Amino acid sequence: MTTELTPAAPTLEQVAALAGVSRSTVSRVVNKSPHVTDEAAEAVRRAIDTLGYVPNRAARSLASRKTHVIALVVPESTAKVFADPFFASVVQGVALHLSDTEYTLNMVIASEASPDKTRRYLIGGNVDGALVVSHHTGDHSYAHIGQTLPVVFGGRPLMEDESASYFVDVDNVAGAETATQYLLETGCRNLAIVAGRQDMPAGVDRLAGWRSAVRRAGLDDSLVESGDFSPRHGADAMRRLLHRGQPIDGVFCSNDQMAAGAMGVLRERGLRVPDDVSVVGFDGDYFSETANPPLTTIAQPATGLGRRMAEVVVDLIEGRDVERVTMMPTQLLVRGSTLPLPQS
Amino acid sequence: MTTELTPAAPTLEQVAALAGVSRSTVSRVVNKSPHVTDEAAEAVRRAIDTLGYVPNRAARSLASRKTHVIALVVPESTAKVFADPFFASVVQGVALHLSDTEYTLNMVIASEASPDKTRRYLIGGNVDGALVVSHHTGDHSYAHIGQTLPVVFGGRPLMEDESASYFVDVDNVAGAETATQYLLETGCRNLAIVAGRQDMPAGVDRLAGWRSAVRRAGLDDSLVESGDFSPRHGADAMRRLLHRGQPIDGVFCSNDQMAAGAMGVLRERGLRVPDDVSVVGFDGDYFSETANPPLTTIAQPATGLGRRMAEVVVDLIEGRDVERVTMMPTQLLVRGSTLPLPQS
DNA sequence: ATGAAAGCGCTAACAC
DNA sequence: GTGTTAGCGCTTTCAT
Repeated sequence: MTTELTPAAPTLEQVAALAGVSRSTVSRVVNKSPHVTDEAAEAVRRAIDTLGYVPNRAARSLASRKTHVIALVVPESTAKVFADPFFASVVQGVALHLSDTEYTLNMVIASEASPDKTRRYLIGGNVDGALVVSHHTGDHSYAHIGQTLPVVFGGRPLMEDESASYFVDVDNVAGAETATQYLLETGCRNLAIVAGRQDMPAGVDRLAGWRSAVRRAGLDDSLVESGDFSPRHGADAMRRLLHRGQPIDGVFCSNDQMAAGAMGVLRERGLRVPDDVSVVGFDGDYFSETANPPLTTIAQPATGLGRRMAEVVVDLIEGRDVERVTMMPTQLLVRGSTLPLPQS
Repeated sequence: MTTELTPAAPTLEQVAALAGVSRSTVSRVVNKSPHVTDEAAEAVRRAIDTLGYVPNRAARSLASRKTHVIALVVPESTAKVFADPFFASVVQGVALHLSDTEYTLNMVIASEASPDKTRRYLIGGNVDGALVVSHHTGDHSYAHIGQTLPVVFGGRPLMEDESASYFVDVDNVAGAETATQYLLETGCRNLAIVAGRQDMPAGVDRLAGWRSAVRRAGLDDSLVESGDFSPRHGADAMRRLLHRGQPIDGVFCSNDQMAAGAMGVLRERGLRVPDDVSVVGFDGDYFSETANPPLTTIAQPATGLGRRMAEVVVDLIEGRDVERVTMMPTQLLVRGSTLPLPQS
């Protein structure tokens, strides 16, 4: 039936008629042009109200050559782990900020099979800007569109010419160092790490931070196993770590989900957290709160990251100057998975 | 600077010129009309390829009066708990399905402060259909737009005239019964429930399912406490349950997040799961997998629900006949938080 | 400050 | 089967 459900949305022209002005004037009012007398503006506003007028986006963008649409590009593989609470919070931050602006959020799942489809869609004039969120390896396909369209990455892109792209991130190295440092301060001396994927900046940087802190303390930094950031891989990595037979009294996990998995294994083996082994995670997500015991972790401002990403694209689109890089602060959240700090 | 970054996207007209046909023919090819000779179609396709032509959505929808945009409406309060993995998976399902169609996903955060803004946006001709996802109480504001625009709800809407709206859901009553039944079969006799919000259909139905199974077994159904579906509230409810001083050997929790919280309390009190108390959750999300022990739960096909919602709106938009209600199956996932079934 | 007129890039009758 | 002709609803010079 392809029914004509919409009861003929009122047009700008009807508003103009009712207000007794020309379409141009209505357009000016709608677009907040200062060159309109108060009376005219008032009349138009009343007409808009009584008619329940809503500008037609299609017409508007066709005429203005601006879509007011911002794409949120999610690589398909990331979509599969959409359940990652950190990622979900970033999206939430983006959506929340955009809802305060006149921009609209267009979620795009980028199939890895046909990356060109997405690329063309983006540079085909269908969006004014794009946000790329992914824990994944620097998708080179999106590196170049940054020259054609404002693009902001969530997390430092893993590319040679980093300097060319805009991104917002946290200092993963510093965060991991802080976590490791805390483990050391609470008395741990046999440190291990459940590292993240080494083809992702976050994975690489957090390992580097751990390593730097461990070396600085003059300790062994060979207890390294990594996983793909999922609880299951966290558990597997922990098993491999234990299997080495070396003593371990402190583990830094590159994210909370893996920490949750690792703690499960620890408990299976009869090791108490934190009495036998202390554990610190990274992210500060739901997993860390619900864990048993609650996880000491390096919290990232997830929704803040999303918010900031949205702010940056909008600024870029509107021609404002923006810093290429925004670093957001992390925060050590001390909870039950680590020992108390010794009296000082 | 509002730079003219886009290098003049090629228009349909240019394709027509290069292919040596009229714009109509190009349009026909793009829209897969059967009334085009193979040669013409081929020529057009080549032209499209060499030019890298992408149809302009704005122009297309202005002319065709179809936006090919589907709004995913997320009430602001829900956005705050976006970290709910179940919800995230639903969104993922929607996005995944839509990416296979020519429809685009427009995420809309509906501020509860100005519901009219969202309503107007939706019925203002900016989208072809809407999906409303929320654990929340029947948002009456969206009830009526269903008459103006194809709308599909995720979860049965809590409204008087349910029959009037399209929705996809799982049978929460049956799922809860199954869970409770399983608890009974494994020998539990002192059952309690950590119920969900009673202003949401899922909360009400799951409590009803538990109650029905408990009564059928001739047992006491007074051990009821509820929470808001968050881990924290699950923990609080469990504490209140324990505080009553009555024996409890089996708890059904209305979702996995609350079950995670409840298990934490159980462990705090020195009660072993499942030896002392068995626990069953609902959802089958990440929390249930990572829990310690892994949670026996009623799994919902979260991404499937999203997928189906997307299918339904698209069918509705394109005038196909669709069932008003789609019920998806739930599945009992037996894991470590319950006792083994007795030998039969 | 306001109006008139000319499109934006595409689809949709309608003729051929 | 294909081209021609009008717009879709809005913004935007350009006059006035």
